[in-house]
Amino acid sequence: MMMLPCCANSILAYNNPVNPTIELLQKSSLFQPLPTAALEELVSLSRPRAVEEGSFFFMQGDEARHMYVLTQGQVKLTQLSPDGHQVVMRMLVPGEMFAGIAILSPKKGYPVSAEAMSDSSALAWEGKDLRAVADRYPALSLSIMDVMRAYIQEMQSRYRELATEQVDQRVARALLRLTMQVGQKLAEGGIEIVLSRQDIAQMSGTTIFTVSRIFSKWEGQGLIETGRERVVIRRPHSLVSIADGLEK
Amino acid sequence: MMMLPCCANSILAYNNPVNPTIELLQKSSLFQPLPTAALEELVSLSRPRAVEEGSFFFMQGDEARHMYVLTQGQVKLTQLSPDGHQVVMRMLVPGEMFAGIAILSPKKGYPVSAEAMSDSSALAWEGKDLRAVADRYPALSLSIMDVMRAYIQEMQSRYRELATEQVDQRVARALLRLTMQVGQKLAEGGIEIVLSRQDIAQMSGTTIFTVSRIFSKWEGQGLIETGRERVVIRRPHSLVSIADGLEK
DNA sequence: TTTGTTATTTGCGCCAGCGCAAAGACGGGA
DNA sequence: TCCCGTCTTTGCGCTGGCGCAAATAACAAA
Repeated sequence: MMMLPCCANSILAYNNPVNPTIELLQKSSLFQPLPTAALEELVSLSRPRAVEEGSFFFMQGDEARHMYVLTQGQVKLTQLSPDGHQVVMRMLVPGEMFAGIAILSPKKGYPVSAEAMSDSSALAWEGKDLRAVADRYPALSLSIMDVMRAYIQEMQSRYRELATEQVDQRVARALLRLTMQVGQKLAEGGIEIVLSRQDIAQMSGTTIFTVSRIFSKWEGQGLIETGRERVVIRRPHSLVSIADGLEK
Repeated sequence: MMMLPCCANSILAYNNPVNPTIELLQKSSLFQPLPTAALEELVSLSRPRAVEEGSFFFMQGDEARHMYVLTQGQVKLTQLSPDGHQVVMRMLVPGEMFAGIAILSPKKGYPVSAEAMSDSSALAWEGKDLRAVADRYPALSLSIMDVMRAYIQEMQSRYRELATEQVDQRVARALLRLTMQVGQKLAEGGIEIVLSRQDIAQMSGTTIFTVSRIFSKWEGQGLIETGRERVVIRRPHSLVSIADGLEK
């Protein structure tokens, strides 16, 4: 009890390297509605974890012991089917929560793997600590539920799109989502997305070949520029109208 | 404050028609971990709502004011895209929660519509009442999160399947899921599912025509029997091996 | 610079599954 | 019992997009 505020305060007072973390958490929509006391307690209960590019925070099937909030880098959540097919469920950027499932019983394994796309850091919490905080600050549960809600809605939309739309539309949508999530504004204009064709295919339910062909077409039309593991969106507006099925 | 236990007790004491409802809630995995006091309070805060076949508990886009637990009948959650394509997200049977999103701000609309497939009844709660109970009984939040978790996992799997598997597999999986969810054991053996080809197509990301062709094939092999808005599963085991891609 | 590795493109062939249309089956209501 | 609307089946033609294979490009390490 005594340790927690003390530790959190010292972090605030001495402005040590963990301090930016608190700011990040405060900005993160996940913790935004929480009172400062709860936030400090959460920070004190967290353990930082660094994972280098290509390694995993956890693998699909592992016991779901920890919840994370990404503080640095970029993470990809993927699911692998028994027959070896992989799909990308989500890309994460700093401030986002993942593995929220860990607040529940760890009996269930993680349903996805979390791979670092670049050297990444995250804060990790144990399920029991989260439950303890949530007991006293119901807003924490509500926040986590809101993250889950948003994710459910995204998955429902993606499911519907996959079920009813053409490949061009789905690829356009994937690019637009990625623009929001992991897009980098370039000085010379345009938005850069650093991902392989493979990843984009696995996000839109198609193959690397089809993505490549579509990109070639769009590049010819000046819609995008392409490079190795890289796309630059030049005319997002045109992508929107493709996504909406207005043109092709 | 006084009203609540009183009202709940009277329900228990007089054994009026609402009583079986409490039993249903207790059995429902949603409320199972809650203390009896919380359960009674929840019952007292709930309002029953009946919806006849073909009508809707709510439509996609409506303000998400209520959470429901189905007490009778069968409900279909669907999502409609701007261009008029519909997909079926889920079938619900008594004891299941839906629209859990309502515990959060009602600003967001429901992302799906909830249509009664047969005359149905449900208990409804207002978001603010749920939040009030959840403040005092954190287990309620955890329960709702667990329902959301299960749903997320189902959607992730279905997404992966849709992205990577053949139509036969997906239809087999849809039938197996439906067997669990809404299947009725028949006296003469077999499990009956009462749904149109259309519904099954919209659950497996294909067309009514393809479902019809697949059903004809399987009926020829003695796997299933078909009828108007009806399928009887004769050899679930064979469906499993089709779903797993072992045979076709 | 060279060499090896990995990512990407593109031609080519093919087929799973879509979509239409017409016919047939079923069931409810009068 | 008949009629009508809805659901289902099936033949037919077609094409979107898959999958292979080979060529090419981009990067990394030595």
